[in-house]
Amino acid sequence: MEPVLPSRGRKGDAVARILTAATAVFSEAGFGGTRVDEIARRAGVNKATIYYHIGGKETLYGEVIRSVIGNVAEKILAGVKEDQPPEEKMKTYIRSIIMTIENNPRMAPIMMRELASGGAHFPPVVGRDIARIIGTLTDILEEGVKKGIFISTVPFILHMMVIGSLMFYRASAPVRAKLEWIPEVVKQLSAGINEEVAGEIEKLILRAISR
Amino acid sequence: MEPVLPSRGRKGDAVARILTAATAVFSEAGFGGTRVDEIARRAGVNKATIYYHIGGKETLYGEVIRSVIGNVAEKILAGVKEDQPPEEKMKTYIRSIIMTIENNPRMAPIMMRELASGGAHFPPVVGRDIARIIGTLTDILEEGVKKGIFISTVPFILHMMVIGSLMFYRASAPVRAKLEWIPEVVKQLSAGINEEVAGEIEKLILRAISR
DNA sequence: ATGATAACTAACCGGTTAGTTAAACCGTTT
DNA sequence: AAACGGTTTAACTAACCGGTTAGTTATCAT
Repeated sequence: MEPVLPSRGRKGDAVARILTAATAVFSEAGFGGTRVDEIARRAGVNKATIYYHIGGKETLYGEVIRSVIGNVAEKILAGVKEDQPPEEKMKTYIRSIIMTIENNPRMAPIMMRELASGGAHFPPVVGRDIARIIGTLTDILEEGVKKGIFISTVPFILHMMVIGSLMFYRASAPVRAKLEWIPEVVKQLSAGINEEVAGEIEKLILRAISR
Repeated sequence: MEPVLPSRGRKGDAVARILTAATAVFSEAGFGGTRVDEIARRAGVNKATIYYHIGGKETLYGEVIRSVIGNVAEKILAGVKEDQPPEEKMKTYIRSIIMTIENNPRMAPIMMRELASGGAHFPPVVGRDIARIIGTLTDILEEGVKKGIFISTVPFILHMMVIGSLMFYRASAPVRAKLEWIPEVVKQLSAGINEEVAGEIEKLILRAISR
């Protein structure tokens, strides 16, 4: 019994286009502000096609959440090699989070809104991901403490510090660009997390925990 | 949905009740997810009363934003006295932000959602507030650098670090409590920013910038 | 070709929601 | 006590929006 070929799609995969459009609209307007018709319009697809392939608005949102903040632990922890010194592991952890956020510009707004609503739509995998990341961070810190190069601190607070700094920096870009009265120096900061910003945050975090 | 008693005391506080209810609903559900009828129900007021006193949903939201994140600079910078050493000023700045967030539990979700949507509803005063805060922070840092106790860094990034850490910590409380798989140690952290957490963040930030 | 099936669409449906209206309410003034 | 005006309300409406349906088109196996 060979698997059924799903490649029956004619003009490009509708499901992929729907998910892309949905990710964009949800990240811009939030769940409540999103209109299914708008997603259909941007995907170039009839609204009924969304219901045919995926399901209702809620299901669609769940899929978007899963694709955007599901299985992030894998990506973030992939680079942390066992034979590195803790300081290097720490740098890798920070840089991996930066890469994840930069490769996924839709992630910051979605994550922030989800957090604001108490993670009402977080799939189970998110909990496990957080657990894995905190676990690894705890190991790195412990190893550093044992080797006398890190101070002892609360891993979760440090994690919130890294994630929070980066997401707030990233998400504040449109505000920085738009608002009057903002100092010129601030306006000139890059929208994305470029090497200068990344290096600065990495430096500050490492200084915070280094002996 | 339990019925809300009319609480027909004095009529003057209708506006206050409306604003309180609106702040709650907007912070829980976001702009798109908020129903004006729900605000009216919680305020114990007929919907038309909202339109009579304040105006439409958009105007009401604007008022909420203004009351929640308008004129925060005053509160945050009030304690920073000119005759303190820069390290003390820095501590005051951090503690003031913590107090502001803790005294307004609705602030974190609203702020995060606003940031997620590019600050579409930020009133002009927010820009000026940010400018004032960044300005003062820049002064504190410069003074510290001059006295040889702080390293040179980008004030805005540091500000994002403080705000981001605190807001993420605060906003993640419901998620921490709810999700499975989250380490027990993390679950036991207090929902609010208590003295232990505040002290830890203050310590980390000061370590990050101290020579 | 032909029938079966998957993919897609235009048009529609009914509950919901922001916003309106006209009348009622009530303390104050005359 | 009647007129008055700011305030509140029940009832209403028009538009919106998530979801459905009936029907069409494309693809494939035989």
